[in-house]
Amino acid sequence: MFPATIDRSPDPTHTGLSGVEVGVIDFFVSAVKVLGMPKSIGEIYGLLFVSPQPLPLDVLCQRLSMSKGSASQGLKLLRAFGAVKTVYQPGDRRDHFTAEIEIKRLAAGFMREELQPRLTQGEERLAQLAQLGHTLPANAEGDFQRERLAKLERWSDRSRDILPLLGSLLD
Amino acid sequence: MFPATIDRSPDPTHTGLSGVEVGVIDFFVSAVKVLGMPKSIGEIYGLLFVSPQPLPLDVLCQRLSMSKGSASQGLKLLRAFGAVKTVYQPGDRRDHFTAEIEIKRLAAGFMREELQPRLTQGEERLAQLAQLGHTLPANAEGDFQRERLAKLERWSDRSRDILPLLGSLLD
DNA sequence: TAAATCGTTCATTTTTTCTTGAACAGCTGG
DNA sequence: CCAGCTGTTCAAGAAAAAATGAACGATTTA
Repeated sequence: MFPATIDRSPDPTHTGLSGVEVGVIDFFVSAVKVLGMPKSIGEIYGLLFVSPQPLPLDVLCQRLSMSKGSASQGLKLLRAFGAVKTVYQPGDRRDHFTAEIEIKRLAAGFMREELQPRLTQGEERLAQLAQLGHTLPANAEGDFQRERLAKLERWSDRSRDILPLLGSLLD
Repeated sequence: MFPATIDRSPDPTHTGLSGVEVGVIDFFVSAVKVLGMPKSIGEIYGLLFVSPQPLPLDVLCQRLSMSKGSASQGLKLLRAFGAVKTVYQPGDRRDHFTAEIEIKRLAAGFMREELQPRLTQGEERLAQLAQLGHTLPANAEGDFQRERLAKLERWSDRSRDILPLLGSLLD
């Protein structure tokens, strides 16, 4: 998972990782897994989170022993979430990245990129289902299933209302 | 080769699935994927959700074309969540299952079985990290990292407070 | 009590997801 | 321009997760 060597040196340009760095990365790897994201995302965000300076792509690859492809894709996703910002470094062609640490923004990005699209997709499915519901026979099973479809729509409406409320909880 | 057969018969003992059944199952399969659970869980819950009668294990296997092992494990997990109840059917040796449809209970089960354990694990990791934090050097990088560790703990405390609030939103 | 039924477990296989690395397009400074 | 960086993409490979099905213990019933 991480390189076997744990380098306790404070030098930020070293290739190994200090104990604190490993610990923080480890923490974020578990956290992003809860959210259903790949480990590499947690590794990148974790390292940026403990790093005082913005880091460029190739440094992330070296220090995390990760391929350029993974790091590039991971950063792309993290930027889409607004979890990582690009910082201009004078005299360096490479893009440098820092972690966004306002939890409210992180949550907003996650809701916007992951939750909302799925919710919308679910609503579309339900709309189609409602059509089918009208074709159900007028017997006990038909009535039961129509009632269940109605319940599904109430759940869906409820979720739509709760998401924004969640955001306001994070102030 | 052949598309899955969609049987529009209302007969609840048939082996195929009606259009509405397929739609509802489909809905729940996507829903459980958002929560990071296997498809089989969504299939089982979905079918129980649209079924007026409690269904036994072997009927679930037949109608969902699913192995006995998957169905058994899926039901085990769903029962742990409190998402499925066992119902006694006179004159039938088999256990029969129905879907719990109170969203509040579903959410409570999910929080108890999935979220809380991970939160606790995260808190333990943080506690260990805090130890390491004390060994950091008294320079700029050390100060920065100590501050970040402190921020992580504030996030962790916050989550601990927010989870129960979430439950109360669902009344 | 033997045979049949029921449900669980777990090693194996299958499927899905993630990572890699090489090819490529765009810049940038020389 | 062009030679070398920089970052992206994507097909192929590796790793992780889920499904299968056979073996088993427990329970029933004939």
